[in-house]
This record gives sequence, structure tokens and C-alpha cells, in this order.
Amino acid sequence: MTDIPALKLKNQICHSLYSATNALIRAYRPLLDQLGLTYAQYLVMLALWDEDKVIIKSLVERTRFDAGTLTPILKRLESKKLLTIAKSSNDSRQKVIVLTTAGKDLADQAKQTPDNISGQIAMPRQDVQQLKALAEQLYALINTNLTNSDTE
Amino acid sequence: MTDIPALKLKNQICHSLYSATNALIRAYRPLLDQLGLTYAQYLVMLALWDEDKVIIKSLVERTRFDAGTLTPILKRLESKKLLTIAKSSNDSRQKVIVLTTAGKDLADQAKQTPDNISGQIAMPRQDVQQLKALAEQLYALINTNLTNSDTE
DNA sequence: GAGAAATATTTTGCGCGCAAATCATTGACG
DNA sequence: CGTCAATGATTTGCGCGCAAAATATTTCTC
Repeated sequence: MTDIPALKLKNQICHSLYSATNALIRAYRPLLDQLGLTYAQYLVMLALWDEDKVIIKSLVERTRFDAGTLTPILKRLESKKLLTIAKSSNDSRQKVIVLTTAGKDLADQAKQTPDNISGQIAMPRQDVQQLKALAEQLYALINTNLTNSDTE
Repeated sequence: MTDIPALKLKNQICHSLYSATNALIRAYRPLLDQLGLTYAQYLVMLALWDEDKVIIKSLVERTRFDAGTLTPILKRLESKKLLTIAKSSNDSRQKVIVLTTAGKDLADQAKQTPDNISGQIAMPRQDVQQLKALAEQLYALINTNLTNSDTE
């Protein structure tokens, strides 16, 4: 009916990106179920396997999650006994996140997950790398152009 | 701590894709606020501007939304008087979605949105097209490989 | 043509995602 | 040193996203 090309759903990069991302999360779900993690919890655990004993602000930066999103995720991971949340002694506004032994051990069970996914999806490695690079580029552009226009 | 490259957050394409998509949705928000739409509602309206007088199943296919997600979105659009939801006369299991005049008119106000976004983000057109193509490829691969493995 | 399988949609329940408001603590500075 | 802004984290409220179960209607199939 409306024949404005700019408004055609098929022409929207946002729709392609959105549905691909959601499809990828769905593909992860059965694998992550075995670890007892949701997708968001998995990303937080990845960040903590890189480096734990960090404050929440550090996780906000590295995971790119909103702080208001992270708080309840960390509580759920705590209730699964994968980590502890303790007040910092230096600055009691801050909370320090530390992996438990169980939290560290889960890395062993998780280490097959990325390969399992790429095995199932069978996208050429080069295309995957390019998709990743372009997504990173888009993320960087949004967070320079849009964040700066507030401040200047 | 855990030095397994496959588990490094930086190496995860899923994290790049996930955070880029969420950043893009955030970038759309101020523009869509002016239209009184959320991002998901905007995608549904795009589909309906392409073609309305369709059943929900058709929207499920074109928007790639889950039916259980679509039902409440359509109700909210109905309560905004942008569309009507009526039982089909042929098959009363089905519901027919029809745009109201207000719903059609909103396309005029929306038609600047895509250009406004690309103006703000300033990603080279070629890169945008490639990102879209790769996202579509990923979506297609997930929905062939993973859907088939159930049936065979 | 009655019961069973298939199809279209809705409901339920849980976990995000995020803007905005709030709270607690610390640091600045006058 | 008191107050006031800044900082780190939490809470609140709403709208998805989706699996699973429920509901309603239609289409087999015998």
C-alpha cells in the first residue's frame, strides 16, 4: 500500500539485525540450558571468566549492559552460587563481584559452547569475522555520534 | 583468569551483534517517541504499511516476531487507534488486521525516520548494505540448519 | 458425521532492557 | 567542617521475547 522505499520492511537494516540477533539467542538457548544460564547471564559469566574481583561499573563497561539490567542478573547468578557480591572496603558505594569455585568451574563446561554454535550454524569463518567487525563498527559509531551530540 | 580464547568476551560475535542491535534500538527511541511507537511497534507498522488487511500469521512471518509477542503489541496499537483487529469471516480462528486512517497517516510522519537515523550514525552506505546482507545470511542459516535438525 | 489431528491465536510466567527516580556514600570547596 | 555535587548501585515501571500450555475453530479420516 505505502510505496515509500525507505519504509519497506525489507529495506530496513534494523530489522535484519534485530531478527538475526534474536535468532542467534534462540540458537544458544538449548546449549545454555545445560549450563543453567540465560543468554545475558552467559555474557556476564564470560566477562567474569576474563576477569573477576571487579566492581559492577567494570562489568557495565565490559558487558555493555545497563546497570539497572545488571543488578538483578548478578543477584540471580549469586543465588545460583556462581559468584558473591560484597561491599568494597575502600569505597562502600561499590560492590565487588567474585566468582565462587563453582563459578570458575563452569568455564570448563562452557568452553565447548562457542564451537558447538558455530558447528551448528556453519557460516564461513570469514563472513562471521566480517559480520562481527561491522557490528562493532556500528556500535562504535552510535556511541560516538550520539553520545557526543549531547555534550557539545 | 580463564585463558581460553574461545571464551573471551571480545571474541564473541554474539556479543558484538547483541550490543550493536541494542545500541541501534536506543538510537531509534527518541525518533520513535515522536511517533508514539516503541521499536517493536514500529516494525509491525512497517509491515502493515507494506500490506495490511492481513491475518496475524502473515505478520508473524513478515515481522519474524513470535505470535505470543505479537498479540499484545497489536492490542497496544489497537488501543492507540492505529489499527483494528477483527475476526475473519472465512475462518473465525483467524483475525484480520486493518489500518485505520490514523494508522495510514502515520506513515507520512514516519517516512523521514530511516534517513534521520542514517544521518545520525554516518556509517558508509556500502558497510550498511554489507552488514544487512550478512545479518540476513546468519538469520537464514540459523533457520535452515536448526529448524531442519528437528525434523530429520 | 464423530472423534482426532491440525491450525490460529491467546495466555502465563520469567527474564531481560532501559529510562527515570531513588538511595547511599564519597569527594570538593568555600 | 558543613553542604552540595558527583558517583556507584538499586528500584520502579513498562514493554518486549519466547517457551509452553491453553483455547477455539477447522480439517481430516475413518
